[in-house]
Amino acid sequence: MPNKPVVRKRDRQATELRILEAALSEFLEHGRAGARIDRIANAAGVNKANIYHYFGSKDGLLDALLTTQLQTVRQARSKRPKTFRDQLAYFQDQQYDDQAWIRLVTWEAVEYQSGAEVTAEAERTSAWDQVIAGLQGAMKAGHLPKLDPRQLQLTLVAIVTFPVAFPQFTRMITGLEWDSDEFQKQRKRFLRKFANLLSGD
Amino acid sequence: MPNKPVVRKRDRQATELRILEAALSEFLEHGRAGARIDRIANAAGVNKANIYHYFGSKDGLLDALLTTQLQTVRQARSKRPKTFRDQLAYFQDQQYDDQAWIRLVTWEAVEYQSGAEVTAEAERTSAWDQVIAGLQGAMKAGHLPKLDPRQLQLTLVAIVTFPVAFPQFTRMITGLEWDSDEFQKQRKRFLRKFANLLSGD
DNA sequence: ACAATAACTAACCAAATAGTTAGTTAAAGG
DNA sequence: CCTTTAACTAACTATTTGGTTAGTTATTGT
Repeated sequence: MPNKPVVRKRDRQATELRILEAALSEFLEHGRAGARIDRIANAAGVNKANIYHYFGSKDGLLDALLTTQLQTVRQARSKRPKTFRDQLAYFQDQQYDDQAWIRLVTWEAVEYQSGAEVTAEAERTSAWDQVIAGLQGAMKAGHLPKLDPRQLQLTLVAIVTFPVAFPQFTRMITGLEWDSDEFQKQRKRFLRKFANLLSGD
Repeated sequence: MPNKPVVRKRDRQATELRILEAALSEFLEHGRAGARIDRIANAAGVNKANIYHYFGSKDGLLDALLTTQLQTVRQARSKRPKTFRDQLAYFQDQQYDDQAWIRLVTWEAVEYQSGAEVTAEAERTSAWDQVIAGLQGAMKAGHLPKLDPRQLQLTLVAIVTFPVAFPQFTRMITGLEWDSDEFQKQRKRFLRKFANLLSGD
């Protein structure tokens, strides 16, 4: 039997939100090319034309999605610890909340034509600049060996992001799924030692 | 005017090769969902039905492509230096040749359903096991601090792969394109220092 | 109450796309 | 030669898909 359509109050904000939620899991799973507007409309319980009414096009929807997700991530990041030593461990814990974002930027890496700017690149760049300034401070204060701070930051992001972004490598190299308790435990221990080595401890 | 079809000798091997070459750049650029068989056929100068004749389906073609690429990579890797100290630098140099493979595994990371085995996972896993055994040897010989060798290997791969796999992060964090001479120079310097720090030098 | 606005919908369309079919023709073996 | 094999092709199909249209109905401001 056909499922009865849910009767709902007309409310643009609420509808947009439902669309964005559905779009998140669709784009997360299938990427830009693989995502299907019909599926999103169904999952959100919304007529497809409504999606075009609000977001204009598939790309428009993806763009809106990335923008809102970026805001979410930005908020979460505002609680980032200031000292270097805590950062690796913190990021490792944060991973789980970040998995959606990590997947989105992986799609971004692979679907944007090479060299093209990504969504909100300017803002994101200046956010990184701030983080790097923090690192530089720690170096001057002697809490950290003197290395090119940008290269170091790129390396830190690589270390925490990679196991989530490339789950197949995590599995092939460690024999564990990245989201298993065992892997998380091992990874945290390792990163603690690793950070100590770097700080020359 | 319509371009004249190239007259060619009938030769299955050569044709398959042309198809695989075209498929490589198509899948590299668009991934599984975004790749178009028609485009591949055109680029290879081959009738589409031929592709189905040889490879059965789009997925069959992708699978054949991954298998041959894996062989290529395996050959290149056989020249990997044995000592840890040279490995980071070596991989960094190797990057350029590896960029196709890195992009393919990025697509793999994002297009395979979570937890599903990837192409040739068993063989790839045992290849990693060998690399890890090498690391363990270096640790026992005291050339390297004692860390979980699998976690360390995952970290090393992360460090060299990430800047290529996520060019937008490389750009936002360092201000440089990953394939620029300037970035490569900076990265090599950084990695040398970084490796020294780890080796407790 | 009533007009204006816009949230919402069913049905539709043109283009694109993976895959097929029915055959043609070059090569290889005897 | 001549028969068999298989490399190769043009044309076709069924389906999927992003996007549109023409209209209906709930809501809101006056």
